[in-house]
Amino acid sequence: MRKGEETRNRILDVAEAAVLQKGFGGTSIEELIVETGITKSGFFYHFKDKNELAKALLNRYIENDERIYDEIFSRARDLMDDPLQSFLLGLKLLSELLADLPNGHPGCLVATVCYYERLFDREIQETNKNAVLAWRRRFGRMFREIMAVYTPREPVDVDQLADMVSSVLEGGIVLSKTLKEPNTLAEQVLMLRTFVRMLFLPAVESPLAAVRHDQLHGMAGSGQP
Amino acid sequence: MRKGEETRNRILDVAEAAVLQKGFGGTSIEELIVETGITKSGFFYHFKDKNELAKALLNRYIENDERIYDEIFSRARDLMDDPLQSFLLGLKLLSELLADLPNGHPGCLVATVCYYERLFDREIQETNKNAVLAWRRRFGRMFREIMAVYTPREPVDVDQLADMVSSVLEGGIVLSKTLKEPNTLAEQVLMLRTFVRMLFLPAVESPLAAVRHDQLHGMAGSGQP
DNA sequence: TCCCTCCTGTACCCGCGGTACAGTTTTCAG
DNA sequence: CTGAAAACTGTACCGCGGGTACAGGAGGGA
Repeated sequence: MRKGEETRNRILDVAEAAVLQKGFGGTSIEELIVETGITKSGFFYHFKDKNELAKALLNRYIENDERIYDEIFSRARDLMDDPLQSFLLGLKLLSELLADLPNGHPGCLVATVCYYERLFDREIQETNKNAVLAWRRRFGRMFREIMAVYTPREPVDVDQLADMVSSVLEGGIVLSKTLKEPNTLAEQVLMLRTFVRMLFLPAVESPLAAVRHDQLHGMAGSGQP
Repeated sequence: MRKGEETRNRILDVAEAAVLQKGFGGTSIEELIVETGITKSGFFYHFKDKNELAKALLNRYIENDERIYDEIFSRARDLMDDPLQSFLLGLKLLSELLADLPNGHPGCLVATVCYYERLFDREIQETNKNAVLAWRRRFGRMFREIMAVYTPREPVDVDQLADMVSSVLEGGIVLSKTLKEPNTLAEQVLMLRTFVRMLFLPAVESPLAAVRHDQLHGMAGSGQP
């Protein structure tokens, strides 16, 4: 019972790394069992086919992803009471986390599935769609809190603004992976941060705003020591 | 000679659509020859293996991609003399073009290759990397022209700003495809436009700026009739 | 006429996904 | 300690798809 879970997770670990590098079609079950140190029969004991492996992989990935966002933004919420400052800090923390990944971001399974859609069943595509919608709700909620306090400089749709966060992350991953420049993703997140800050913070004029600006600029610079 | 080129292009057309839907690993040569109405031998006459197909596919895709950007932004350049206004118009034209795609954006081959890297040779990965660098140079050049006239409200790195365009496009495609919402990609491009406008245009105060604001807002709404 | 391009047809190899099923070891509850 | 369920191993087999090898044929231009 306990042992089974552990083996299953080991398979998922190996499979996730392989799938993010080579896609689902490019990952053979053969190589998974070799690297996991299990037999073919053992593999099919845990997953009845590749589709079920994909399902488990995606669900685990999404859960983990959500957990990370929960942690980062709740930590930011604890440190800053203002919703805008808290969100900006969250983006800063996120960019630092991404910059600290030793080999860069390994890739997003949601994107992998997106570019593989036709080979999986409706359920997986639905799961994937829901993951993106969850991002939209998550960041949308944050932007609504911000907008309860701040008026955006330009009229923007909250959902579209929330999607912008997901876009920059997904796109930044693609750029970072393709260029093999781990920093690019972190920089893009900071660029997004600049966007959000500009959108909600008034033109730098008041002493308070000036202080805030220096403070944030200083933080942004401390990303890559 | 002429006939061979035509068949080759037909194969590439079929292959591109299939690969964007199912990835390289998920696309069988069998289905390509069936849909193209050619035999297996015929296929291997044109491409000695799948890697060479991928190479041809990617090169063709990138050329076409570059051509589209050339057209859009040179058209915008003809209509507007100011580099900023020209760039903003270009983004508007791009978002309209994307919104008019009947089934939404089919996907970007650069991203497909990025999520499939390990299965191709160095050359393809290099080509892919160069495509992203070309985007960086293209948009970087535009932003440099803009910065020769306008001072950004916040200090930004030109390359990172240029990458932001690529990020939002790549990320927007992933979101759009996953959600099966064709509009999402176009909206993200307009969101990026808002970012660029805010970054370079002074706070709305002058009558000119006010007019411009209304005008742009009206245009943004006309995207999906 | 001859050669070159552009294919078709046939036959075959192998790796991989997947099935089937019998047997073995490990784990843990009673 | 025992027994049953869980967690595997081993073996054998199927079909599909990528890829190779090669022989040959249609059509067109020099």
